[in-house]
Amino acid sequence: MTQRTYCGEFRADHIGQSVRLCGWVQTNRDHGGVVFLDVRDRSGLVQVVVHPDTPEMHKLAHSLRNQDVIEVAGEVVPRSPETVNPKLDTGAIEVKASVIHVLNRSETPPFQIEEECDAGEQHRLQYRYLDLRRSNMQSYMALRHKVTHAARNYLDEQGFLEVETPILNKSTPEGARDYLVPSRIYPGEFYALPQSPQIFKQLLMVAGMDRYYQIARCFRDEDLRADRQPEFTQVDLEMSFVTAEEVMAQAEGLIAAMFEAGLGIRLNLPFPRIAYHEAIERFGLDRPDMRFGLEHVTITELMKRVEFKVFREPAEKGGLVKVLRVPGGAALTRKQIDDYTDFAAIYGAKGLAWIKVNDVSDVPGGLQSPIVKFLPEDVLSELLTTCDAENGDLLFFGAGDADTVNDVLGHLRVKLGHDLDLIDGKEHGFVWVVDFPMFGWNADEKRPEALHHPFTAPDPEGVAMLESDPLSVLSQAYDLVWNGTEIGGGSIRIHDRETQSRVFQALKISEEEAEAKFGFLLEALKYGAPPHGGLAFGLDRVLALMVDADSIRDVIAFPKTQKAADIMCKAPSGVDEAQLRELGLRIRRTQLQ
RNA sequence: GGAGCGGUAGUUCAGCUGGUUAGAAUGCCGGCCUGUCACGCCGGAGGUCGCGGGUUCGAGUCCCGUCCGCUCCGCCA
Repeated sequence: MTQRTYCGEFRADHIGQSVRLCGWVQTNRDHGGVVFLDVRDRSGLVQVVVHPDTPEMHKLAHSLRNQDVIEVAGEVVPRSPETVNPKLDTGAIEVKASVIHVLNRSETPPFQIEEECDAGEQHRLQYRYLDLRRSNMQSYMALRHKVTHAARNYLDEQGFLEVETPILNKSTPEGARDYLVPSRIYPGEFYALPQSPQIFKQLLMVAGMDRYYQIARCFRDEDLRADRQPEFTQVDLEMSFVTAEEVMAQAEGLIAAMFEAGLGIRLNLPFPRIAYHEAIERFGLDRPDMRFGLEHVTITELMKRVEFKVFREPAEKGGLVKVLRVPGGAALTRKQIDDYTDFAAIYGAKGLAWIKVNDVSDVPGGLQSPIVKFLPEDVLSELLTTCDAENGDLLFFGAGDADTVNDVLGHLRVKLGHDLDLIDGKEHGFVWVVDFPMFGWNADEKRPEALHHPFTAPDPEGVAMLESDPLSVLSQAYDLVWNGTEIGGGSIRIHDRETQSRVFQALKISEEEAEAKFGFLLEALKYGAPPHGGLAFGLDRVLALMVDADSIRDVIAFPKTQKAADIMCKAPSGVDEAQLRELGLRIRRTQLQ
């Protein structure tokens, strides 16, 4: 029998060959006896023409329906140019069928299986196997394969070993909520699914593996977002005897290899670096989108001179006052400004003060704003100079505690960047954010908490202040940000027991608690742990951004819904009483209301 | 835990301020057509308006509750 040929592989030099192809019927046009079938397999679409050689064959061809599975043997023929529609991917070649076998009939699919998806998310997920049959989903899965394959190749060439780490782990209720798995052999005890292979990859460094990587599945039982699934995949790596610079360089090579394979793009290396405090000051967020300006201007000092309480109080009481200058923003309508005010409220802003700059040379007459009357002329003039205001600009103000102001104006900046179309789609805004603080302040529990994780090494220059002023200590952590999205992060780790103890102390984690949670890691650090560090990329996010998908669901074969359910399999689900008994578990029905 | 949007034919949606028999497109079924490709033409079937309650002479439409999907805040070391 003729060798099987894939639909998308047909080329002009196949003309005259006999072929066999298998695929799904996409459309069936019976044009008065000649039946035209569009047949699709994973590689593409081809038109099969069935001439009415025998009544039986015509009847069979005529009966074929959407998504029936067929095998066709026939001859590749050219199509007359005037019948070729260049907009369709059925191409200039068709197969003249001599034999058709029906391998399987299909019921009418619940939605159209086409490149452009008109089905709702719910139906796509319920019939995911049909959704995945669509050509763009096929291409997403192919991209995922290509990119992970490139990552493996690159890391293999660089001398990394892929080592698998356990899925059933010890629960460490630090960080995200764990997914728990009850133990049958130890009733009442639980395993936890890994939030990341963090501790194991550090142990692999202690074990002398030197260079480790893993395409690792991670699990976090937290609420979902478009870019957050309960299980997701990291490209995870760790290296011994390295500096942060060396890890970042290796990560850049990896990302470049993934981009070359996935998109055919050569990235310019190295990526720029920005310090965390600078990112916050200029952009308000620790994941700045560097593709456009709209930078923040801090005016805290200036606002100490005004009576206007809304600005003066934060300025004097340790808060922050910032302004975001929007070129041409004076053209915004009152309605649009109100919408931005609502947007700001999402992030905790109590209001959004603004000034329209109609004429910079006329202060205050050339300024249009509800707050101008509260600000003295000299302050207004200095304000306009400080932020380089020009005619037609709009100034948005944020005043309050620093975190809220940065968050509000940070997100507002990103939204304005999109709304005003300031982003050049061709540019790739990669940037490393470095010099993170070791700790943030947990106001609820009144203690410092790790900004990255508690194994992150402090910057050598600040290590002496771990006890005296922990919040001022910087860490050796680094995040890679692409177009305003964090796609990866890592750090140099602590490799000596003493520093680790001091960090735990700073975090107010007691010796006993540390011992109970991470005792095995602390123990391992005693036995000649090499200096080491690493990083992990969020593979799903990288892929989603590569294909400009709205959600990482599109690059995951079988994702969960926002309520962490699989509506196809109907998971999660109840289990037999017998299963529960075996595990020593009883469900408290009163808790399920 | 909170905010918002959505749920009407197999599917994607329309249905204004409550008012007679709930529409369109597409898909599906039947017929016609010898080169179609968003084929075309003719005909047909197809709806517990997510679910429960309330207001009303009357509810797809208003109110309350609830379930499901999506987006966001909190959360995600």
